[in-house]
Amino acid sequence: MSESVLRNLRPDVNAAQCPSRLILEHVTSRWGVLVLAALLDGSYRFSELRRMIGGVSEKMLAQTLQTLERDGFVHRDAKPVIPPRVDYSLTEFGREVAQQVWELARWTERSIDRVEAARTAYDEARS
Amino acid sequence: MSESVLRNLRPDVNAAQCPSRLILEHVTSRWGVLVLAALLDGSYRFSELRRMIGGVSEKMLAQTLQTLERDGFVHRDAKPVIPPRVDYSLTEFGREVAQQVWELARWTERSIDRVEAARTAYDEARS
DNA sequence: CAGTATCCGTGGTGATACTG
DNA sequence: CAGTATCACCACGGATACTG
Repeated sequence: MSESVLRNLRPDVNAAQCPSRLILEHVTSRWGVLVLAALLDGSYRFSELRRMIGGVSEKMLAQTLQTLERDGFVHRDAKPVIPPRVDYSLTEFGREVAQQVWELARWTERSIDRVEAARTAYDEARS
Repeated sequence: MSESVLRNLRPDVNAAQCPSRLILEHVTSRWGVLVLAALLDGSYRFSELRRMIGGVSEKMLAQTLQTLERDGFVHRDAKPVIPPRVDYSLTEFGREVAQQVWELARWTERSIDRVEAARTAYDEARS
């Protein structure tokens, strides 16, 4: 690991000096992971995403989508029809992160048992 | 993407039913990423980590290390000497996540320019 | 339908002080 | 040195109501 990268990830410095940390927070955020994962499947409407993910408030879904769109990961296609129809999809760029995040998510999935065993051992060691 | 995994990642259900989401939050947490990254280099003492990472409060470093230790990612070696000496390192298991997280961090590093360009475009489009 | 606006509670976070 | 304990803050997230 290079020193410089760790330094660049340091959250103590302000946002302008720590851009990668911010991006990381966006894509690994509570709902960011789920939105990216969902969009790996294809294009979805706002309400579809809301149903797919489940548990997201409208506010947080909108906020998450906006952040990801602004970072260039998500493409927003608003059709000028009534009632409004908006489709979200991954940009090519976004697909790269989504896959990475997805790999990480799958790794954790596979590791649940090992982690839980570790936790049990840890907890028992101090009781 | 399988539906089941997305469901398993859903944060609306409680912790017991959504274990992978919790693990993900631990390793991608604000300081978790940095601790894992730092430990990819080798073994370090508490104060060394504190200096390396920079900006962490003692409390948060301790808390992060404990969480990662409990999950089985970090090994804590407390030597019974005075003054106390504690060394932290990655477990083999922890090295796996650390590398994944590290890859993601490096990806964001490489993508800073693209993201910032996207942001500029986004911001200009609505002003 | 696809959001925005607003209010409000909670817990994550940090500063400080203290201990073995 | 390597933490723990305590307190205080405020930003994040959720619920609700409203709009184009």
